[in-house]
Amino acid sequence: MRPTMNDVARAAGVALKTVSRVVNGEPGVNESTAARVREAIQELGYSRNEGARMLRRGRTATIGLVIEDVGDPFYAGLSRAVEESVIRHGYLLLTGSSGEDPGRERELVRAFCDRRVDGLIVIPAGSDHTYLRPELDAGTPAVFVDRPPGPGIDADTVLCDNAGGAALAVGHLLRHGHRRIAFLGDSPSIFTATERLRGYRETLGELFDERLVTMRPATLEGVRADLDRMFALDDPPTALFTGNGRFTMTTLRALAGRWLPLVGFDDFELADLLSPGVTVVAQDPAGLGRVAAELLLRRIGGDDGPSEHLRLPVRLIVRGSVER
Amino acid sequence: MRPTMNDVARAAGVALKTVSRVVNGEPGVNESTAARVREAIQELGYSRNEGARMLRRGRTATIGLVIEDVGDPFYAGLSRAVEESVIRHGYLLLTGSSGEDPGRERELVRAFCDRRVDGLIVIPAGSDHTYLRPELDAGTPAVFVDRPPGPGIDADTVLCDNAGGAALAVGHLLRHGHRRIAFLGDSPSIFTATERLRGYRETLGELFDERLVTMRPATLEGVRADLDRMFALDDPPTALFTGNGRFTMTTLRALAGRWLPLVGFDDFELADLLSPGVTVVAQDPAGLGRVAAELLLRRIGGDDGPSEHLRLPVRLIVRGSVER
DNA sequence: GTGAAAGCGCTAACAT
DNA sequence: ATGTTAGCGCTTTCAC
Repeated sequence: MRPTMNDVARAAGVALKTVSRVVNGEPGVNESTAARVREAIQELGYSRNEGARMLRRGRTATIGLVIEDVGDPFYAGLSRAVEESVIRHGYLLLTGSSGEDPGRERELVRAFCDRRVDGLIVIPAGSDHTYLRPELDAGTPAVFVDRPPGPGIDADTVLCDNAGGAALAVGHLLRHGHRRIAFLGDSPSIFTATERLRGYRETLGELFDERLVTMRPATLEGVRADLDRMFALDDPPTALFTGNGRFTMTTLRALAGRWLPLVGFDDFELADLLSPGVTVVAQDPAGLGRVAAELLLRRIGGDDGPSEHLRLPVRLIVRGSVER
Repeated sequence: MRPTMNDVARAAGVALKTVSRVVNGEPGVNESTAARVREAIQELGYSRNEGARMLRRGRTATIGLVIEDVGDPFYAGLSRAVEESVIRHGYLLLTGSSGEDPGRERELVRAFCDRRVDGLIVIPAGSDHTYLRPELDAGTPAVFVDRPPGPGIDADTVLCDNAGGAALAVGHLLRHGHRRIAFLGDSPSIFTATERLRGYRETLGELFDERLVTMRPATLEGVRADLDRMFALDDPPTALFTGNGRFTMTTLRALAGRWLPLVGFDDFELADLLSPGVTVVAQDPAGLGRVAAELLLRRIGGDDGPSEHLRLPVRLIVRGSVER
C-alpha cells in the first residue's frame, strides 16, 4: 500500500541503504544522488515507517502516561505539562485513564510495556505495584506522580507537600480564631487524602476531634449528610477544610446558601469569582508534570543514580472565604 | 535484554511457531505442549513485543488524537470520551495538543502517521488540510471534530450546532426584552466563533449592530477594553452573549462587580454556583468525542461509504444570569 | 499437531 | 561514495 524504502530505491535507481542515508541525513552521499532520492521520495509520497525503525533500533521514542482521569482539571493540567516536556525531546505520548481502578491501571501499564515504551509516568490508582518489577528490571524507567508506588517498589516519585499544605490551611483557620475545624476528604485509601488528614491532625493537636472528620467519595448526598451530622453536634464546626478541589466544589454546593469559613486544598478555575472568593492551598499540577517528565527523560538518558523522591511546595492563596 | 519468542521456544523445547500459537490462542496445540510453553513464558517473564507484531500484521491498534489543548476542560472531556470508546475496542491512544498552531497540528499528524496509526481524530487548528490527502489515500481514515477540515478535503466531520446554539442564546435574551445584545467571541479565524457569530447575526436581524461585536483572543485586557468601548456608546448594550467558556469567564472577571444580563456559549464547572448562576448554551464534549470515535472505528472496520457530516444538538440551560 | 522458511520495513556492520 | 548482508521479533505460508 504505502511505498517503502525499497520502492524509493528502485525509483531512484540506487540501493536501499542510500535511501536510508538520505532519509536519516547521514553523510557520505553525493549531492546529485541525494537529490535524485529526494525526488523519488517526493514523487512516491514516501514517509518512513517508524514502527519498523523502532523495531530495529530498540527504542520507540514513546512514553506511556497513566493518569486518573484526563477529564479532571488537575490531571489535565499535569498531562499537558508532561506532553509539553516530552514532545520537545522528540517523544510522543501514549495516554490512558485508570479511573481510580487498579486493574485498569495495570492493564494500561501492561499495554504500554508491550509496546515497549521508553518510559512510564504513572499516577497510581492501586497500592500494589510489584507487577512493575519485571518492567523496571528490563530497563523501562517509571516515575510516579502525585502518589507514591506501593511497598517494595523503589522508583522515582514526585509528590506535592500534602501534609504541609494541610498545615497551611489549618494554620490559617486557627489564626482566625477557629477551634472547631472540620475536615472533609476523600477515602483513606487515597494517599493524598491520608497525608492531608495527617497534616490537619498534627496541626490541630489537642483540638483534633474525630467527629469533625469525614473521608469518603465526594458525592453531594454524602457531603450533605456529613455536614448535617456535624452541625447537629453540641459543639459544631465553625470552619471547614476541604481535602481536594472536587470536595471544595461539592461542599460549596452542599452548603447552598448557608455559609461557613472555608479553606480548600487545590486551586480551581473561578475560585476567585465566587463570593466570597475561596481561599485555597494551591498545588502546581503543571509543575508536577514537568518535573516528572524531566526526571523520566534523565532516566531514559541513562541516569541510573538512586531513585529520587521529590516533594513540590504548595502555597496558600487567601481570597476571603475565611475573613469574609 | 527482554526475552523473545525464540527464547521461550528454546526454554520449552519447541519451535518458535508453537510459542506463537500458544501466545495467540490459536488451535492445534497439544494441551501438554501448551502447558510447557506457558510455564516457560512465566519463568522468563515473556511478554509479546507488540511493535514487532504490528510490523508484520500491518496494523498498530493505535489511534492518533490531535486536540487543541488537553488542559482545557472542554477538550479534556472530549478526550476522555474518545479514550473510553477506543480502548474498549482494544486501541490505544496517541495524544498531542496543537495549541491552536497549524504547524504543530501538522507535525503531530505527521508523527502519528509515521507510526502508522490506524486512524486519526483531529480537532483542527489550521484551515488547510491538503497535507492529509496522501494519508487519506493511503487508507488512514480521519475524523474531524468540533471544526471542519479546510477546503478540498472530504472527511467525516462531527460538529455541534454552533449557529443554532447562538440563536438559542440570542433568542432567550430577545424574549427578555433586550434589543442591544453584544457578542464577545474568539478570532474570526476560528470556525466555531464565526458560526456563532452567524447565528447571532441571523437571529438579531435588523437589530444587528457591528459596534456591539468583538472577535479576538480572550484576554482580560482585551475584553475590558471592548466592554468600555461598548458601554461608552450612546446606545450601549443591555445584555451580553459570550462566544465560548473561556470568554464567559474572562468577561465575568472583566465586569468585576458591574453586572449585565449574560448568556454564555459552553457550560462550565461552577456556572451554577456563581451568583447569579450563569445561563449557558451547553455543548456535549463527551458526546462529540464518543460519536467521533465510533465513526472512526467504523471506518477502520472497513466502512467506506460517503463521508458523514454530523451536527450534535446543544441546549439552553437557564440559571438566572438573564432574569436575575 | 508441529515446524522450517520467508518476510514485514527498517538500520547496523561490513564490504567494495 | 555506494552496496550487500544480516537481523530486530514477530506472523504467514506451507510442508511434514
